[in-house]
Amino acid sequence: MGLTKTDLFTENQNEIAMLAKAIAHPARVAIIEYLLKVNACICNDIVNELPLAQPTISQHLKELKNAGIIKGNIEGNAICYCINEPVFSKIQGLFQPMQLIQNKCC
Amino acid sequence: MGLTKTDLFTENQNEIAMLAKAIAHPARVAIIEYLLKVNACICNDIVNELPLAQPTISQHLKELKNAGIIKGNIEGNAICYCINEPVFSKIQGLFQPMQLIQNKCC
DNA sequence: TTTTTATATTGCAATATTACGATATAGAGT
DNA sequence: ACTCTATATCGTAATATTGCAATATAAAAA
Repeated sequence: MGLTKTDLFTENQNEIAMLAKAIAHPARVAIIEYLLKVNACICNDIVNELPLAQPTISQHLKELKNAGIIKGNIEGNAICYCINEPVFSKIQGLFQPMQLIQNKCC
Repeated sequence: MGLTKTDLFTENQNEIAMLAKAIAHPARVAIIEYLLKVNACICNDIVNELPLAQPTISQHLKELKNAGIIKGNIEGNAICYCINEPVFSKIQGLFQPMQLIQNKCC
């Protein structure tokens, strides 16, 4: 198979999984960290920043964009990527509602 | 290929990606939520709780255990799974250090 | 000791992800 | 128009993930 049965889970569970998946690669973590650090929209400095080929980075950027974590604006012949604040905030608070009261064993 | 080049990234970036990957499936999100809800170690109630076959759930539990998010204690012929508090807390705070000061564009 | 219950492992098919060379596209500069 | 720069897409190979039937294991119950 290899096909996740999304219809068997709640919308919330699928959303958490989807956002986590977008972050589940060190290159994408690096891209997010870089965009946060430079605090501005960065075009293809990312290609020079990361030790991966340009098509690979373009692919990772696409996945982050699909997840809504970043957004990109066309700026001349370059593209200006930056963090999409609302979604990033949502990620930061993703596990806050989950509270472990107390473990009865282990 | 299909092989993530972990050696090209920092230990921290790889750890974030690894933890995110463990959460990047709705069934595993559901397992975590269930373990938090019942607030106790639950054995194979999870198999009855989730609409997936027993081997599939066993596999997901293994991945969560490998990531350190849950732990399991043998209790008779059953196994008692529960949230591994320190790692779960780490996940909750994973993105807190990342701060978006201000977007200069977009 | 046989059976039942709980869980793990194996093996396999379907699908997804990762990475990148080659190539396409499109605006900017000349 | 031509070239350069920035980015996306295509195609493809290698590998990983998902899901489950079949089977193994091991303690509990009968």
